[in-house]
Amino acid sequence: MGLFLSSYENRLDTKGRISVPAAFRSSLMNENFAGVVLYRSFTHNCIEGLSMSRMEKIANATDKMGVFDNDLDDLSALLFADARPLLFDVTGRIIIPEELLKHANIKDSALFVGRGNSFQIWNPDDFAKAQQTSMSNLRKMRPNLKIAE
Amino acid sequence: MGLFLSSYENRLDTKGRISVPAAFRSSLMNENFAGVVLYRSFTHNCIEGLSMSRMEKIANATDKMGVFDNDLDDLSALLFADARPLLFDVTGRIIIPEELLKHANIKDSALFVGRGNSFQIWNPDDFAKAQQTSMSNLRKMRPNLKIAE
DNA sequence: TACAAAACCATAAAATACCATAAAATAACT
DNA sequence: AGTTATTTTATGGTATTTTATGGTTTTGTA
Repeated sequence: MGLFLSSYENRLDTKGRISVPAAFRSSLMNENFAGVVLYRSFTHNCIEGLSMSRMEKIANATDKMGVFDNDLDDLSALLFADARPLLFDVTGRIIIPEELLKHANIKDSALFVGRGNSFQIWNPDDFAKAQQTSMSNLRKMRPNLKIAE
Repeated sequence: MGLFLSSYENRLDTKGRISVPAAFRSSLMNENFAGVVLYRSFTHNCIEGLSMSRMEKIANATDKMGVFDNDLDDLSALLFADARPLLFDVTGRIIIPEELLKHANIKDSALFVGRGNSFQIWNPDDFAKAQQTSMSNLRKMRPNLKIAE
């Protein structure tokens, strides 16, 4: 599965359509579903994005744990109810639902931000601010980030 | 098997008919059975919904666990006794039986809520409340809960 | 015949497919 | 390397299809 790397800013047209960056599309394409799954981030004012196949993995994982795990039950209640499957049109565009745009404060332009196995969609200005905050937090905390095996 | 994602609010007409969202229908359709299986949720005031093929999988699973697992036996007894198979009409509508509507407190409008491999049908107002509860549960109990991996 | 259930028909709104073009990126060729 | 040709990508506008919903007719049946 290809990674989501780098950032791309694209514009919304009058009908709300926006091109998903070509570099991301190739990681999202799938024999069953040519599109993307979006949901409102639980922690930031942005939109989370991932592939359908990753969503299926999550569904099957929750299936196994299932009825006996209340936390998981709450989480999947939120996640699956909010997750929107969005198909690409022929040129690779999607229409981001109104609610998600509102949550991320996106109007005429959006920033697709790579996050490895997933990505986020931000209001470009908001992202710049959030980046600054993260950076200064990191400096303060003298991080000793480890890369897991 | 397609996942049930996102939420769709539809209205009941004067004859009690309601459209199953098209996005859900495609996951429910099956060469043997063009419809859905509904039963009253054991844990919430809502209706549980799934495909016939998933119902068959549950039947096979209980078969294997079988005779020595009393809890499972009770559970599946309830499930199969309560489950109602409902065929779509030509436009994809069903009529939800009175008892199920009553259990979910549904009157003129119902919310179809994706749950991954299954879905639920809620009174829209009740669902909003339940969502808030889930969210505050999660924030309190598991601030670090991970979605995947 | 009366009644309920199912099949059938109609339509406005929403979603999606289709077509076209300019800008950007990549490849090909001096 | 620099210039030109080709492809890909982002973006814009229009046409077609699908969907949700309402109503009417037919069928089965009590």
